[in-house]
Amino acid sequence: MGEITLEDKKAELKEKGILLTIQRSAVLNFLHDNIYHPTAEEIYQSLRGIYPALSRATVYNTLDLFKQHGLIQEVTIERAKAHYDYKTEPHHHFLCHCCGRIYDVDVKKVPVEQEGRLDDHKIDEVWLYMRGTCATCLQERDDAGTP
Amino acid sequence: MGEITLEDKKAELKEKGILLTIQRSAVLNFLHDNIYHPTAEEIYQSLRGIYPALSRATVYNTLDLFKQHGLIQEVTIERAKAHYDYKTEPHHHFLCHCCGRIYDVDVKKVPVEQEGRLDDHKIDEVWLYMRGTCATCLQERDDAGTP
DNA sequence: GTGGGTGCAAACTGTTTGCACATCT
DNA sequence: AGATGTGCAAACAGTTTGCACCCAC
Repeated sequence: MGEITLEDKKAELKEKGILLTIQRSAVLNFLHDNIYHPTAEEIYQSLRGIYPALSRATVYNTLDLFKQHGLIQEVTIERAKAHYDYKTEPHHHFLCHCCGRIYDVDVKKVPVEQEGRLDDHKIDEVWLYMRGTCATCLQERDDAGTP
Repeated sequence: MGEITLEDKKAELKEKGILLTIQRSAVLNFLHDNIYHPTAEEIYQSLRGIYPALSRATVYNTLDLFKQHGLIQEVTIERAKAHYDYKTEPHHHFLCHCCGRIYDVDVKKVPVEQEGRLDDHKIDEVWLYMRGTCATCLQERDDAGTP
């Protein structure tokens, strides 16, 4: 239902003649299972437990490959660190200053017209990034504030 | 008219007891005069011509200080590199893939409600980043395409 | 003279690259 | 065998940090 399945994505790779190696499969599975927008380093650290020989370069290569083919998207809500998102359907992102978590925001809640032209520039991508304090952190702060 | 002047910003520093050194003044003037969203390195390279003893650390310190006090804003439309924006009034940004230029986009052209709450998260900042090909690059491409 | 500001160099983080080895067909 | 993918280590870019020196109050 709208969501592109893991099998769809794997099939797409096969179709394009791209080998689905153990490492690539592991990265894609990881992103599918961990939709909290992990960084390359987090992916590497987690998978290293299962595949001790895995190298950072392979993780970076793989993420690049998937991004090139539109299987995943790179979220640059934090400067310096890239986060990776299994979900490629249009949506927005919210970063909590407090806990660092990144939340998805439904595109219907902040309808930004993704028009093709603006000021005569051709628009290919539109990214809406929000930052603040997330509901969980606000709650924790409240709990701590009422002794 | 809406625009905060250089003098306003300098007065604000003075008010807060922050010394307006030669270096700080140079950085603020540079951002005022070069509204194309320069990077720290670009600022450093340009000012080094005038102040050969200037150090990168001072440029970074100064940019941080100004950002802390809301005199400028950091634009993170490119991963890895921070751009700095003299204009702190709400507006959006467009990055041209082709020439790397960053354009301001009037907030009225893409009205994004900067509401205080969304999904129970407290929203402090809203950034809309667009990427594509700018009018100038499209024009140049057209000109080249019609021999 | 003292406290904030500056400059230098080294450290650090995230990412990229070059190259030898391994793997799949 | 040939092409493609992997792992390692070194390189790289942008930024941050520690510390000695300097200068304005």
